[in-house]
Amino acid sequence: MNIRELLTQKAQAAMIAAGLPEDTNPALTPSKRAGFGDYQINGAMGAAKKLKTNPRELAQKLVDNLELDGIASEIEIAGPGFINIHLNQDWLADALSTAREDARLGVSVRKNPQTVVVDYSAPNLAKEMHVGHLRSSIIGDAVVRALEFRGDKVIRQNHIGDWGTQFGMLLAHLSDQLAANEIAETALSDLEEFYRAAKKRFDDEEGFADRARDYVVKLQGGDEQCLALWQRFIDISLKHCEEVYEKLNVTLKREDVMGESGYNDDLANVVRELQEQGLAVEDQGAQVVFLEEMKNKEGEPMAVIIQKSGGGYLYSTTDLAAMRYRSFKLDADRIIIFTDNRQSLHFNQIQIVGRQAGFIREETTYEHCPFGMMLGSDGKPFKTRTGGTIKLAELLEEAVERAEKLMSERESDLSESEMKEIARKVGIGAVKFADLSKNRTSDYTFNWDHMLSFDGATAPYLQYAYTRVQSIFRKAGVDAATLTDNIKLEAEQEKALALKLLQFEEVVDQVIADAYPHFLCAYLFELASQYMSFYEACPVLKEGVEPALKNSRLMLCDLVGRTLKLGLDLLGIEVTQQM
RNA sequence: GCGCCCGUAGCUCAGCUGGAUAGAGCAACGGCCUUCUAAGCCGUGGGUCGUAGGUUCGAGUCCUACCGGGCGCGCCA
Repeated sequence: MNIRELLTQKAQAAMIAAGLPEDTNPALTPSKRAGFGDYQINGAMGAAKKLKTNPRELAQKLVDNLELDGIASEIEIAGPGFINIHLNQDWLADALSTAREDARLGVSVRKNPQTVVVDYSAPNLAKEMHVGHLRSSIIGDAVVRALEFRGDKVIRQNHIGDWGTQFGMLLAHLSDQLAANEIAETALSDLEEFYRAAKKRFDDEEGFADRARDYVVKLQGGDEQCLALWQRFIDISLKHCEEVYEKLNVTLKREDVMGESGYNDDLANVVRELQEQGLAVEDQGAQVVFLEEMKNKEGEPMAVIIQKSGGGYLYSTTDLAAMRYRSFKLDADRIIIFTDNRQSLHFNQIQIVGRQAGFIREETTYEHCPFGMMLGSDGKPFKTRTGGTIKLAELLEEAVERAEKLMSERESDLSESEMKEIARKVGIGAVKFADLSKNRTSDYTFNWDHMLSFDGATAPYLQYAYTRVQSIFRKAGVDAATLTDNIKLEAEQEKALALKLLQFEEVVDQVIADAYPHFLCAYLFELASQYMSFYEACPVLKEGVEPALKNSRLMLCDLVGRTLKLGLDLLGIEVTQQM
C-alpha cells in the first residue's frame, strides 16, 4: 500500500468536492516535523493564492470534504493553512497485519505495467572493467530491480563497447599470439596488459599499424576468419565482466548484451534516412545534422556528426540506431540510460535528432540518467597511487579483505568459513551502499574508512540491524510465520516504526520515478535506525513482557527484518544471519 | 566564448511538486553493557544554505547578475 498516494487521492477528491479545479495539486507530503502529524497537505495555500481567497478558510473547506474515516484520527489546520493528518493507530496496525501476510509486504504490483529498456554498465571490452564502470553497473541494477519488483517489464541492455578501430590492433596482436601457440584465454587473462602490449606495437613496430587497420577493414567487411577471432576476444573479455557482475551481485547476463556491434548493419540506414529527410547534410566531407535548438559559440546551429568524412560511423550513429531499436522493436515505454554526466550533451543531441527523424515513438520517454565521477579522498579522480586506473575486480577484492581484517579484530565465535562469507557480503555491500546512498548526479568521494567504519549510515549498519532481528527469533525459538496476534502500537518507538514500515512502497515508487536509488538507501537507514531505538526501548523476550505484547513486538521485528532484506535485495546487497 | 552540473555544519552527504524552527552520519564532548549481539542506544555543542539583488503570505528550492569548482562544446566513446 502506498499511503501517500492514497491520501493524495483523498485530498484531490476533497479539493474537487470543495469546488477547486481538478488539476489543483494537493501537495501532500510526509510531515517534516514531529507534532505536525504524519502527513500534511500544503496545497490549500497554493490554491488560495491562485483563487485569491483566504487560505485558512479554503483549508477548512477542504477539511470539511476530506473523507478519512478510520484512516485518520485527527485532522488539524495550522499556521497559514497547513492541514496536518494524524493517522489512526489501529488502521496502521491493521495495515501492518495485512502486509505481514503478503510475501511482497503489501507492495502491490502495478496495474498498468510499462516496458522499460534500461541501458547500464556498458563496459568497453577492449579493456578490463575499472572503477568507472561501478556506478553505472550498480545504480542501473538497483533501478532495474525496483522496476521489476513493481511489475514493469524490464529489458536490460548492456551496450558494451565491442566494436571500433581499437579492435584492429587487438585482433592483429591476438592473431600473432595464437600463431605463436599461445592459448587465447591465457593471452587475454590480463586485458590491461594485453591492450598495453598491442598499443605499444601499434606505436612502435613497423608495419603493425597497417595490419591493425587492415583488420578493422576486414572486420567491418564481415570477413569470417576475422569475425571468429573477434568473437573469441569478445567472449573472453565478456567472461571477465561476468565474473565482476557475479562478485558485485549485478543481475546482467549474457542475454542482456546488445553491444555496439549489434547495430552495425543498421548504421548505413540511419544515415541514409537522415539524409532523405533532409536532416543530415554533407559538411567538410562528413555527414552532419545541424541543430537549430542548440546554438554554438557563434550563434550557429550546433553540428552533430553522424558519419565521418572517411565513411566511418560514430557513437551518435549507434545511439540513434539503438534508440530506434528500443522504441520500435522492443516497444519501450521508457528508455533509461545510465552514463556519466559528461555525455549529457551527447544524449540531448541524440534525443533532438531522433525525435525529429521519427526514430522514437512519441510515447517513448528517453531518459538519460547521468552520474558524477568517483573521486579519491583528495578530491581528484579516483586512481591508484601511481595514477593508474583501478581495476574493479581488485577494488572488490580489497573491500572483502578490509572487511575480513576488521572482523578479525573483534571477538567472535564464528567459524573461519562463516567469517569469510560474512566479510564478503559486508565488504561488497559497503562499497555498493556508499555509492548508492548518494545522489547519483553529483561527484562522489570514495573513502574506505567511511564505508567500512561500521558506524553510521553504512551497509554494515543495516546488515547488523537485520542480524539483530534474526537473533531475536533464534533466541525465541519462534517461527515468525506462526504468529497471529494483533499488532499493538503503544510506545513511541513502535508507532514510528509502524509508519516507517508502511512507507516502503512509496519509497520504491520514488526510486522508480526518478531513477534515484539513494531514496531507498535513506529509507532503509531510517528504518534500521528506528529499529535500533525500538530494540533498546521495547523489550521483546525479556521477563515481564506480556505474551500479547511480546507477540506484537515479534511481529514488528519480523516486518522490519523482511523489509530490510527486501529493500537491500532491491539494492543488490545481501544480508547475513549473524555478524 | 557558449552550454550542463555543482557550491548546505570541521568532513561525507540529505533536503521530493516553493512551505512551519534547514536535517542525517562521521569527527568532538558527556552518559548507558550481571538484562533480546555495545558493529548499538541516549544526550550536548556546531549553519550569514557561495555572494548580491528580485519574484511572494512564504525561497536552500524559482528568476537575474556575479564569485568559486568540475565537465563538455564537428569527425574517441
